[in-house]
Formats: sequence, C-alpha cells, structure tokens
Amino acid sequence: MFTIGKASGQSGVNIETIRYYEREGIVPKPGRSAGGRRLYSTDEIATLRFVRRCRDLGFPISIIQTFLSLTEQDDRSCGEVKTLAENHLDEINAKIKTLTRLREALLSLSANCDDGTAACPMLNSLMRDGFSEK
Amino acid sequence: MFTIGKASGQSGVNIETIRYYEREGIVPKPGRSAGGRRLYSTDEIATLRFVRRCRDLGFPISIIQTFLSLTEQDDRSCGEVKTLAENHLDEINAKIKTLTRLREALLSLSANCDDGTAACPMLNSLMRDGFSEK
DNA sequence: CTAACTCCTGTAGTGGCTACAGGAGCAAGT
DNA sequence: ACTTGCTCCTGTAGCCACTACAGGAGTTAG
Repeated sequence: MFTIGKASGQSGVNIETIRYYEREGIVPKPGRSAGGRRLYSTDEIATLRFVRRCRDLGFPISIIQTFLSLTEQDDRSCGEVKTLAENHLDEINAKIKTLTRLREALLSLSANCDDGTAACPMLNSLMRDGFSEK
Repeated sequence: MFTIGKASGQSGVNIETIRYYEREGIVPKPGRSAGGRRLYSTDEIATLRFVRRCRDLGFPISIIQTFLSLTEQDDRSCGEVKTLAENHLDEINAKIKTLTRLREALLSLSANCDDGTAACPMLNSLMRDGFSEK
C-alpha cells in the first residue's frame, strides 16, 4: 500500500487533484492508516493513471466516469466507448478548425503591423465598425 | 444614449457579461439615468465591441486591457501590439499542434474498437501500463 | 529528540462568464 | 389611472477542473 505522495508519483496525478477526485466521487475513497493517512493499492493507482490518461486525451470528467463504470462491468461495451470517442474526436476537430480560422484572422490583422508606426492598423481595424469575426 | 439591452445588441456582448466587465474594471462605468439604469454612449458601445472582437480572436482579458490602455494613448504603439499578437499566435499554434497530436492518439486508440466486442481494446490499453500520452 | 518532511482538513481563488432570485423602473394599451 | 409585460437593478452562486493556501498533525532520519 502506498501513501498519497507515492500514488501521485506513480499515477502522474497531482496530490491535490487526487484528493479533489475523491471529494467529487470520481474515484473511490481509499483506506486509511492508523494515523489517518490515505493508503492506495496498486489497483487504485492504476485507476488514477487511467483517469490521467483520459484527461490527457482531453476527455471531460463526466465521460471518464462513464468509462470507469464500463470497466467495472466486465462487459466493456466497446460500442459505447467508440461512440463517446468519436464524439470527442468531432469536438477536437471542431476546435482545430476554429483555431485555424482564428490564426488566419490574426495573421491578416497583424500583417500590416510594422514596428515604429503610430496608429496601429490592427487596433484600428478592431475599433472600426464593419469588421466582424466569428 | 442607450440602455444596457441596446448596448448589448449593438456590441454583441451579453448583458450579464457587460455588467461583469464593469465590475471587473475592464470597461469604465457608464453614466446612469434618473431611475438608476446604465446609459451607454456610442463610444462606450464601440469599446464593448472592441473587447468582443478581441475575445473572439481568443485574446485573454489581461491582454485586452493592455490594448485598451494603448488605444487611450493616441500613440497606438504598434510594436507592442505586434509582439502581443505574435505571442498569442504562438499559443494558438501550440494548441493546434497539441490537438492534432491528441487526435492522432485518439484515432489510433479507437481504431481497433469494433462494435459488439466485449473487452474494449481502447479501455484496455488505457488501463494497461506502458501507454503514455503527453 | 528534533528537524524536516509528508500528510490532513477546509476554504478560497483561477478565467470568463452564466444563471438565478427577488425586486424596481418604464412604456403601451385599456 | 391602472394593469400588463418587458427590461433593468443588485447580489450571489454555479460552471470546469483544478490549484493554492493556512494551520495543524503524523512520520522518519540522523
């Protein structure tokens, strides 16, 4: 059994974040030592690592909770996972698209921005009527 | 002079958001009518519109405050704007890169996910040791 | 035995809004 | 004059997923 510090090191989840996950009921409460400290089994650490990996992939906590309940059932129904992953993928693609458009807008706005000029053309066009992003 | 509803409509900034900007000192406090209602001049509405456009471009409020103080000085020092815009552009590019990597990771993880299979390979590889994203 | 470290709980802050609740002003119609 | 319905007011709490304290207690190495 491992204290929270070791669990944090092994899972890559910040100590404060582990306690937060526990408070929020995202991961189950671990046992405690005689002195009141949390003690984690390797399985519990594996769960923390799983959560971190999902977070790294950008999944929101609510989806991760679904994943966790699916892994608890031994029937790890792949269809549902696939659907959730595809929806997430769509969101990621949408974000990429938005950011790419944004980058273009920003590039064209700052293109005429030459150092040393007073009356910055970028600020000017953002102040003027007529320009509209989004 | 316009009430907050008109100012919201003309600037594209939500009413609640306008009040939030005022509370936070992001835009100056407008005058009030006899009955205590906020009254906005066209200039003040232009400022709100400017803030919205910058937000649409993804600039954080702190940077927008710098922009606003630069536009108040009539010397709209272009160099500083350009630098801030370039830094922001770098951040956008970094986000796009991260999201693209994420998309690839997600695609390869869900590739073997066939409907109907028990023991989803995506959940399995996220549970297993050895896999690491980021 | 003490210093240094880790851990505990509880609370508040982050960014940038958004959503109430509970009340008051105001304009148009009857 | 009165009512209806709209807009506005303040103040507070919630969103997401943490992060950062403060103030105290347990634990370990020298």
